[in-house]
Amino acid sequence: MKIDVGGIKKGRKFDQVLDGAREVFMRDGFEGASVDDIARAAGVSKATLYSYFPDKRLLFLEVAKSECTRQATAAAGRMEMQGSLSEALRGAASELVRFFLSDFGVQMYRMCVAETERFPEIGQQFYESGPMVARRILTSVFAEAVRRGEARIDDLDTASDQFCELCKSGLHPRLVMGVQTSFSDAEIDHVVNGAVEMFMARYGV
Amino acid sequence: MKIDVGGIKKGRKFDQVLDGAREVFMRDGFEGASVDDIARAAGVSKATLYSYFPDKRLLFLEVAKSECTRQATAAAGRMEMQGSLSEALRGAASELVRFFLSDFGVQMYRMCVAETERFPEIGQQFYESGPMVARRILTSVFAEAVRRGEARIDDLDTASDQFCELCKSGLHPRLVMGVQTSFSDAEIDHVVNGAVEMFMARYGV
DNA sequence: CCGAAACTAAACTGTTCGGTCTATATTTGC
DNA sequence: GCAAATATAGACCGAACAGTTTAGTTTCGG
Repeated sequence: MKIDVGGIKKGRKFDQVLDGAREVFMRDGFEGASVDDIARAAGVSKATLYSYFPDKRLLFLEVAKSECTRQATAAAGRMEMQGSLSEALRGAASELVRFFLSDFGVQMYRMCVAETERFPEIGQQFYESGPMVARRILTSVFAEAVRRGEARIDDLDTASDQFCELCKSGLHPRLVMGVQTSFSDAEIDHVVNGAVEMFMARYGV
Repeated sequence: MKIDVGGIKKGRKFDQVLDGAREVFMRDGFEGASVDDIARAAGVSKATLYSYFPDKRLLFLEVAKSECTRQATAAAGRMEMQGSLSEALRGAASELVRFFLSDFGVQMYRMCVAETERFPEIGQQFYESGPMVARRILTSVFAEAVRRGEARIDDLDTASDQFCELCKSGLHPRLVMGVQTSFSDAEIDHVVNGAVEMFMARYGV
């Protein structure tokens, strides 16, 4: 039995299990995914799966955690923080909107919203590795802008919550409610522009 | 067999069934609710229930529809549309925030988000009888304000989407992700103020 | 090349649940 | 007061599914 760097027991098929689980959970959600399906998708027997994870819930939590941090750090890396405030805002808004409308973003959101009641850790973990990461990045951008005299912001946390929410406006609700399923670049730009203009009108100097 | 005004077949226990279904669906969600539970809560036999509704899905849809329109018209009735723009906005924001954070609002939202993929009508119906109603009310308020020269708004729909989203900022995500489960009046007022100020900064004259 | 650890397929258990059916009882209209 | 409509309890069916067990096979370090 090998021990990986993180101290978690691993056999040869550990990553296969995680990959298969991700595929099926992301496709079918938590309740919709059957353990047999996951084992099949992973190319692994059910017994092997259960040798790694004590139950379905924990497996799901592991998938959600690894995937969220992966996505969050990738998105964070794409954000540029140099340039004027409004340029930085444009970039951030564009990144945020596209994330909210991405397959991953909406699927994960769906699962968290659905399962948080019966399974509170999942929502809290998502919040921590998603919205909270965005908030930290945005507040630091805002703080810098304030320092340079480009903006006047009394409450940085509120400002970044507002900015995130503005990046959802219209499109995200329509997507999660199944009213609209695909979005043109023009629609996305419209939301991005709206968010930046509104933010600058309120907090810009 | 009586025929009610809407043309739907009714027996004596129709309303009981709907009430029981509402109670259980709102408590346990769609997947979580069992038909046996609903029949028990309704004080009705399963056979009777199935004589009114062909399956669980349709029963759920009926409950969602009736309840959404009930709530939407109630909330709409509480909104005052006279007074200055910022007064009207305050009232609307307060109503919206409280709805987003209400038991009904969050439970319904959860169910719709969770079930929209496997069951698209539910999300579309919720959107139509919830967000869409709010949008119609807000656009008419905004149009009036523009007419009176209190605001300059090029795109009324976008503006009302933005306003709705601002009313969720911070609190709603934290609630649906289980990070925070109750909110003080101060927190609510803070969001209401933030939304109104931001909106006025962007669109006020 | 041996033996322990890892893995496998598949049967099995126990439970939950949506939906049907039957045989009986109550209500209602006429 | 009688027949048709409506309701009842609860047994029943079949499917799905989480998780376990078993009995045998593969892999690999030493």
